[in-house]
Amino acid sequence: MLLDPSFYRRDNVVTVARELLGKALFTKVDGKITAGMIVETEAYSSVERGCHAYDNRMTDRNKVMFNDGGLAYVYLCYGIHHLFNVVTNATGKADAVLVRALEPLEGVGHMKKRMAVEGEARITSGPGKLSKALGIDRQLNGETLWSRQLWLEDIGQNPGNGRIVRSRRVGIDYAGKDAALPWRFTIKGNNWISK
DNA sequence: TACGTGATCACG
DNA sequence: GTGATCACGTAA
Repeated sequence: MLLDPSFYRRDNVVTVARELLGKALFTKVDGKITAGMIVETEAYSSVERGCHAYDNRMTDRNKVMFNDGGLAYVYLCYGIHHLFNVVTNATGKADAVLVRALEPLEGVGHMKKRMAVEGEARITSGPGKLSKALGIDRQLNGETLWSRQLWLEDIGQNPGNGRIVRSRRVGIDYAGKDAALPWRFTIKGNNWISK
């Protein structure tokens, strides 16, 4: 079942990050449908230093975050990797959830071809890898999450609280003390979590 | 541990 | 205009 816009438009981005675990992310790029179940997320909010929109600083890159929830925020990191985020909250409240890892569900052959790998490679176990595997790049920046090319579904796989692990976010040492916030969520024991 | 890679951001 | 930086991934 397609996720409703109201799912994204709540004011607590940390709650949305937790509830995105077990949901499915679909793309249809170049006519190829690919999908994976979300197993790792991180919350980012304009009130803390880890966020591109900290202190409501709006730039060309991050302006999508200031829209109503339910849009994709995709940007290029380290000149190589496209990172996919879910914009949440209301207009003017620049919050987002970084999707960091998926368990493949559909179109695995297409994904492996895009990754140029064969066999049992872990093709979606990281934010840069999953974007490449699903064909996500900045052309999808600003798309709604109920569009023809990109959408999210509830597939009845929501993990209970006992299967969710909270930890600090990865790769944001620049955020000072905010780097310690326990805003990363993973599904306990899942094989597809990033390193 | 080292570094590729190029858009972005804060300078002024 | 310019230079430092970066929500990563891979090789070693």
